[in-house]
Amino acid sequence: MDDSPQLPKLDDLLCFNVYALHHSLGRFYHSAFGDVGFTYAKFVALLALNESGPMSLSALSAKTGVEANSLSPLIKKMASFELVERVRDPEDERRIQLAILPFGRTILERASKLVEDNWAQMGISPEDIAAVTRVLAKTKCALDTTSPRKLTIPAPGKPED
Amino acid sequence: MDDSPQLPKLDDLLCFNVYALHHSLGRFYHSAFGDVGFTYAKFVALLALNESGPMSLSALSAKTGVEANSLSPLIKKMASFELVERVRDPEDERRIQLAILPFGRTILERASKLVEDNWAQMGISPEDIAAVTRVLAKTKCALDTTSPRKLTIPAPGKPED
DNA sequence: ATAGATTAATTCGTGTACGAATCAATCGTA
DNA sequence: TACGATTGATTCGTACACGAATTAATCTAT
Repeated sequence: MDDSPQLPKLDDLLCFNVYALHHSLGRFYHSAFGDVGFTYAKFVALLALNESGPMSLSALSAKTGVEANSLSPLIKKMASFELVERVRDPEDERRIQLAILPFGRTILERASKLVEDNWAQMGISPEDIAAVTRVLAKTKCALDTTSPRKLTIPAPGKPED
Repeated sequence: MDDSPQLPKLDDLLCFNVYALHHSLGRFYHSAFGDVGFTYAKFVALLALNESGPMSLSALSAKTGVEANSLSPLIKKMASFELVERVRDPEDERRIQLAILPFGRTILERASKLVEDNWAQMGISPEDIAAVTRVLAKTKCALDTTSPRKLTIPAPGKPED
């Protein structure tokens, strides 16, 4: 009898390829940035702040796709390194306003240059990158607006529901 | 004067789109699997073991792209749930042999069905998925065979090197 | 036969990620 | 004016990820 014919091949799964590439990117950027305590997550936060100007922590969360409770400690650490400035909004004291600092911009520019140089050698065409980026963004939107069905499992030894 | 014209736009970066999609996938699969203590990482491990048959932990690491030191505690936990079996290879006692167990195959089949059903509603065409998957795999290979240049930073207040 | 090199897995420490809960501030309604 | 609802940020606990170090087993060269 067939060996679970309906199960997909790992390498054919979009999710798995994103998952595996994300890990490779993590290792790659840790290798590039790790010696100076910099990370890709910090890079993304700086890029977003530099691109769009000062914004609240929740606006940065929306722009980067990272939950606010992950950004809060990350931004605190970045502030302690003088990469960014974080101040309470006097008009609404619930809100933290964030802005990139000159040192942060220096680090961002150096990191961006390094990333650009490294990627120039990868041999991935701009057309491929643009096409893939579009599908990834579309997929993310679809995911973010869908509530998945939940996995249920039978307890070992019990009849399945 | 221009505002850092050479810096890329966040949304145009392949890396950022992979990063952001990976997080959305994490939330999506946690929502689908989290109530029963299952995760996407476990799903990937089961899929790999089911697809390729019994293998060593380092072979599973190579197949999934996850470092062995992450797999070791993960597989131990999966073994404690009777999803997989882990035994020392009598021919080489450095090596752990892994195999999926019947309960693991049950969970895998249910999870795969659920994932397939959920994804059917995403509206991403099989052609798009195939094309994107190819570029992501190619990018991963390029990354894994490249040593990046390292970021260096000037200390605050010191002249740049 | 032995010792050094290499391999496979494990543990430790650290980083990022998120669901849930909590707290303070603001808003809207009665 | 007061109270409940909502919002924004923070903390906590847990999961996964990886570099480095460690341990045990195997291999290779002398």
